[in-house]
Amino acid sequence: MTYSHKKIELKWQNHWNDNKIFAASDKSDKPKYYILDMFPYPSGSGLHVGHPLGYIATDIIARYKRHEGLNVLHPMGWDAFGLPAEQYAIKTGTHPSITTKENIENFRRQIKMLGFSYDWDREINTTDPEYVKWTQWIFLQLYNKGLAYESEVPVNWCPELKAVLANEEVVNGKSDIGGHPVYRVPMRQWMLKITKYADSLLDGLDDLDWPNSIKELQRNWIGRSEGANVNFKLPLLNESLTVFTTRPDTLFGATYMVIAPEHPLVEKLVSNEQKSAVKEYSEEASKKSDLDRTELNKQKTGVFIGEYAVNPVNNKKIPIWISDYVIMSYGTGAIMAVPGQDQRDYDFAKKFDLPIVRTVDTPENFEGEAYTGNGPAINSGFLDGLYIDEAKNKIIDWLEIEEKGKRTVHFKLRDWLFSRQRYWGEPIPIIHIQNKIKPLDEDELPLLLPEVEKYEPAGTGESPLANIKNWVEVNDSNGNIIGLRETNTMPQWAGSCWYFLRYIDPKNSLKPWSNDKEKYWMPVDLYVGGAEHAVLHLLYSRFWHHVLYDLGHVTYKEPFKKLFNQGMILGEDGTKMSKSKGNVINPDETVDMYGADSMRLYEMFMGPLDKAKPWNTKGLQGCSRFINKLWNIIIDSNGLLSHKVSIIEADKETLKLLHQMIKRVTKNLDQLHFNTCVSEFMVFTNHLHSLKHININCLKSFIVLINPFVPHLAEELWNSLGQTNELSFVKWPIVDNKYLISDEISIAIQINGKRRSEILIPINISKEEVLIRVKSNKIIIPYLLDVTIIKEIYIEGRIVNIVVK
RNA sequence: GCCGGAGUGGCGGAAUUGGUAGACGCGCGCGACUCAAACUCGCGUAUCGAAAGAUGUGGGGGUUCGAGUCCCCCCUCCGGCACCA
Repeated sequence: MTYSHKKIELKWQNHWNDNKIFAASDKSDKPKYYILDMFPYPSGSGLHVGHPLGYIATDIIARYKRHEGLNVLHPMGWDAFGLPAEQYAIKTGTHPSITTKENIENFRRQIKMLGFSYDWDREINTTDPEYVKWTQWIFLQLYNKGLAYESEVPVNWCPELKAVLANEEVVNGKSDIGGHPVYRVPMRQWMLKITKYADSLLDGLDDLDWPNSIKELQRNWIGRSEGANVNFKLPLLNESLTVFTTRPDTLFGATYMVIAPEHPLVEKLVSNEQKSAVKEYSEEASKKSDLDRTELNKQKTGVFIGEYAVNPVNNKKIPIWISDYVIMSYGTGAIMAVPGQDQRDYDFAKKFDLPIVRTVDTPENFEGEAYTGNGPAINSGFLDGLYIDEAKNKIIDWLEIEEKGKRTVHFKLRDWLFSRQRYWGEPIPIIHIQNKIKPLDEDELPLLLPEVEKYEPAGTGESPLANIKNWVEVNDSNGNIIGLRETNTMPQWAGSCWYFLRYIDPKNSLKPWSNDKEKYWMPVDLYVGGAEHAVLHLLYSRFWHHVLYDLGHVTYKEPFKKLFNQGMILGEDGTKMSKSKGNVINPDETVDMYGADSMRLYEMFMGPLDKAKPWNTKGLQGCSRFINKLWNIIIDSNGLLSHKVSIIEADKETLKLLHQMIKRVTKNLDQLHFNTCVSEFMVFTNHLHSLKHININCLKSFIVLINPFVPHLAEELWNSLGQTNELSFVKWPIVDNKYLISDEISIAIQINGKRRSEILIPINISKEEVLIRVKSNKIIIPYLLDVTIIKEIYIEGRIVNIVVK
């Protein structure tokens, strides 16, 4: 009888659902296993087949861990604040909460149809008032610890989106979403002091079981660099110009200085003759978007400001220039230029004919311009002869003694711009009372969004909330206005910064989570999601978690012990799936036609989880064939258990293959190598197909092995065998090595490393005996005539290599 | 430019971590079933060659009895960062 995926899949999904098979117990003697998916933003277009790839993988591991006897927490929820719902609201007037609700329902339906073993009682939604309450509560913890502050900062203003974007949301001077131009405009914003945690975030990476690439990405993003701040006296002003340098050893070669056009000292230092030139240049620079600044990086530009600074090591007066190759937001916004040792400075010096002094001796054959390699110091007074590291230490010591500078560490990481001028986000729980800031009390939370008529932000860049007078104005009991609410909302990252903590105690109305439960479930044992969140979500949530750790709200510093990034599923044409290309594969159709199990199996079979790979419907059909084949081996044409299945003992070969499969599948699952597990199932199924009798115990073990991958099929087969115990908790089969050993083994014979033949030998015979057999092998004999044997190598059970001359 | 990763049949990909390269699936070819097709089943399928054999894991060198795997140089592709001082 053909396998009816529709009927069978629905049947078992109902069984799991109705009996709450996958509810995680907060009180259990079993060891815990917390396996987490990056929860989705429920978009209007629903899932395509690439989205659930990671969910399939985690579901397989979740089910596998249950078979291994662990108490598994495997939750799902919705990251439901976000721009698309708001854009839609602007266009149609539909409240984002309505769109969001519809989208969530569609996503939930799609995810459920794949038969995942989530504990749906723990489902969360970041827009839920109960959830918003605790997101705001965490914000207040940050605020009270001095990690949230207001600042007038040049922000990335995108007129098209009418929103201010975080640096991370701007790519090459354009908005990450939509690709619209972005400009620098000063605006009052809320910032989070993530820079205070730079070292903590950097150090925490070391012990994490994360892909190396992601750790490196985060390290680069944090961008720690060691060096010194050096003070250059300004004769004009009786103050100093401080620069940050990682090469204080080259100080004798600093022949000029460059400061950012926005640097506050520009105005004080500029000479009368240069005033107009400097002003013109500064204005040009401020108009440039980040895109322009990077595009123009080929030619150096700049203007002399007409004033000098004094090099602290030799008291020489050196000119100060402004140039946009120095940016205000890194270091001190000023550099000492060492053209002999820095290519950028070299280019600038050449262009404007400034002096170049080498301070590191170049190798004999050196032909380049600036020399950045190591070598003994020259032209550097008391540093001469020292190599870079020694020279650095010596000069820093000298600077510190002379009080002309000090050892300093700088980070690329900047504070996190945390406010958005948007409606559909968590309101920031702050009241402004006459230039003072008053955070809400905990019992005033959640501060919910008011109803608005227009979702369009005010043209000034203020959030639409600014127009809702009776929400913005906070009155006392007499109706007097005592303050104004903050109208900025939080960015979408806020909700995802801590959702994994809420899953462990999703219904707690007194606290965001109970400490006992947090201690039991955290940290997340395995976190699977796309690599696109490498620096944003993963850095932000680590930051919040570090803060919560310092405040004593969580037990472990790092939230995600092991991280894995699934790759992308490309369209059949090998390019990224997109509506515009028309190569999107819809999971609804796929599941309807082939069933959830086929789709699960195929996505795992396609290739390594972390690689990008193209979809191929033929490949999916192959997996569907496999499921039918296995079904037809076990179930006869009347829909009954095949007469082949019996208690007749399995032959040696079958037992060997079975245990080999158990061994390999277990190992491969531990390494998240799902594709090779599927191969193993196919090999074993091909073997079953050739058998006259199938031992029921072997079959039972096999069904447990395939259950994580194709749970509906497995449940139905399990049921067909007359099993009444809950398959999901049946013990994972154990390898018995005695079945893996056969009496005979095939080994290869090489002559001079070239494979010439192979022979079957009894296991455990000596090297001498093997060689006797090898040398009497018909194919080998001719190779040994008229030659001298130099060496005979025997690797037990693998290979014989005879080296001849 | 810098950081990270990858290059294996017609395609997706395996390879016990230095030991028989190409498992498994797709595709393709031949055959069986069928009036026919689909499904299903059987056999075959790295390349060249009639065969013996030779060649073969991006290219070039090296270490080794033996290299897809280790070392050096180079090329290509993907991801990230990019005047970060």
